[in-house]
Amino acid sequence: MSKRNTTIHDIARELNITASSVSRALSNHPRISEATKKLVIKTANKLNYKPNTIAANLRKGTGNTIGVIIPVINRFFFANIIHGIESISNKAGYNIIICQSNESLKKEAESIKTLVNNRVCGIMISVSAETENAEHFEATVKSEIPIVQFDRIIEKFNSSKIASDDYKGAYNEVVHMIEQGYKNIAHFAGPFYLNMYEKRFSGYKQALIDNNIKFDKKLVFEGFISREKGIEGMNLILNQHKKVDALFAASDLSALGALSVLKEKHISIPKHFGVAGYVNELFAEYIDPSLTSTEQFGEEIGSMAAKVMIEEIMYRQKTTPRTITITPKLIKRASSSK
Amino acid sequence: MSKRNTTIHDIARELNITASSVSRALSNHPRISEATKKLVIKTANKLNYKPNTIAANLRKGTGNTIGVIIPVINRFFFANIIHGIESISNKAGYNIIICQSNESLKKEAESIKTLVNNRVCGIMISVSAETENAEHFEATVKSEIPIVQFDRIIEKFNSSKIASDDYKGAYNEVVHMIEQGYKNIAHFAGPFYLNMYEKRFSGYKQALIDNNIKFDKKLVFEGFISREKGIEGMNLILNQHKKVDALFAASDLSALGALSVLKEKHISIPKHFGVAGYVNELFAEYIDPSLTSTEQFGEEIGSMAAKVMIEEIMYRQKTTPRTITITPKLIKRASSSK
DNA sequence: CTGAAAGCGCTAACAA
DNA sequence: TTGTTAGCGCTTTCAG
Repeated sequence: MSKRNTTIHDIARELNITASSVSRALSNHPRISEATKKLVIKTANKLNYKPNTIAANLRKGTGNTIGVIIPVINRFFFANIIHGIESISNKAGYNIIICQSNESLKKEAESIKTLVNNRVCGIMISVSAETENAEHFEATVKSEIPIVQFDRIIEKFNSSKIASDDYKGAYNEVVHMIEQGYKNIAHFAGPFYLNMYEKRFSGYKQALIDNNIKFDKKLVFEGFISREKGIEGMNLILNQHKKVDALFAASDLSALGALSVLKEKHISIPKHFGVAGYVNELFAEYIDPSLTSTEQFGEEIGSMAAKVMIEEIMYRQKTTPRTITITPKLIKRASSSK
Repeated sequence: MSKRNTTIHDIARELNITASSVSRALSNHPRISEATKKLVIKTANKLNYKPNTIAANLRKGTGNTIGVIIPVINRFFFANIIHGIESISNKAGYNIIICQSNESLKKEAESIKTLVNNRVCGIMISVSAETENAEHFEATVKSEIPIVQFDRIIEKFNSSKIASDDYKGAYNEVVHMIEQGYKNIAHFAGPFYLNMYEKRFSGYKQALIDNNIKFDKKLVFEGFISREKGIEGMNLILNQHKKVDALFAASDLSALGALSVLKEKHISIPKHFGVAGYVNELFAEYIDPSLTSTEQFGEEIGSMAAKVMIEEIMYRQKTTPRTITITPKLIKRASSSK
């Protein structure tokens, strides 16, 4: 077995023609005779020729791979986004390189650097929880590599942005609960340094205000997104805020924790206490009672972001950053439907 | 803004030295003076130089990216595997390109081709449901690109293989049920053309035999892995096989369907009927009753596969294909624990 | 329609 | 320690 892949020159030599002719034949150039084209293709197969895409790209000054940076891949929401990104990119002829930041700013910055050095033709990013500004994006700006942000976004950085409308999603969910007759709705919020939790909170608050329900700061529990925190929070509510008759949790997991407490204490759901989560994790549909939640359409966020990315790659100069919000959908289930 | 990235030559020109000196300075070559090294690095920063990794790789005849092909990314098990692969690869300095076959042999073959053309230094693959042989792997063989198979494997193809031990996992789960006192255990199997379902079935069968329980072919339902099929199958069992007192499902989803039927008919679980699934989906822990299942350690499969891949890349000639099985773990929960 | 020649950005002998 | 030269595999002017 030869150590070396067969090249265009090998084919040329075999046929006593030049590399340029072979190149033309292989890339369906108009200025080439059918005869030699046939011949070239035949011997290419014979010699088991595999075009070297990256050499071609180097020469052409183009590329066919998109870099994607996400906090972590094995969370259902992100996996869905990647699925959307890959599907669209693949259809358009792009490969995707995936990097995980693991919620570390340092790793995120390193990933940007290696992607730039590998001359990806665009970078799609959902920033880590540690990331507060976009200084480390500068490398791409100077290299003129277009960036698209999705889901977790640095607002101040000027780029296209694709995200779920957390404000509206939360707003609708809380309105739904009010319509079901709940009067005192508590909120398990995420950490407010993550934009999306701030927005879900705002939606919650505004829904109350718009329906003449007094907003009570004491009923907002920041940083309650894990199952354990949900249990803790629900106990707090039952002990210290007896009037509360419903919960809007910014995460399905904390809603799940709350549900378990309510069931344990034999408080009937949804009759005496309503619960709703957010994100629509797989289990929301399967637990008992099934959990009202909000579907964010991760796959659609991914495919939309990829479409924008590809456009920016193709028409870089003429393109101006866009902000697209994907409207989430309220999924009404047993936990909140009287 | 310049259309062109700054290169080694730009730095050289600026400093009135040659490109090779710059190259040496940048790559910490021993034969270069500290003075010029400092100077080079300084002006590199000044000119905002970004090394072109792929040009370097082309020249060196090496690469730093690994191709990964999976059926689909937004399934928890696969997402976990990818997570493991990315973590290990990244640590070792490799990027990963991800392709989804979407269970299509055609797309799988195309992906292999583009990965080969992009001169990845190795390919990791979990084959599509349509894939029955490894003819389309040939391209890589001839190009001497090492392959590692994981999870869904073509046995006949000679390569390293990393997978979960489905036989043992199923065996242990069924033994557990027998120990709990169940005597007539039915089995919802997956389609047998997928190797892993065949193995889970074998494990089930052998566990019965080893415990002097007569194996009854009629209690095996092939292709029952969806939730709907689980409901259908459970109804069949209750109507036609009254003696059956337990179910080993090869998928958590069909187990879930079965559970819902049992609950609806007020058959007490686990007292009068035991249920166990497989895969340990996220919801298994959260539903009521919680579902006994088997954890496959996707992340570990991924990281192990990546380690093997990287070794094969580094010591290609001297390496001989390995087969590694990751031992799954029985997770006993309420649905089967009397 | 085909060939000759140059070069994408980098590295690595070989010389000096 | 630095420079010269060649070339990784490909495309693309410019001639012919």
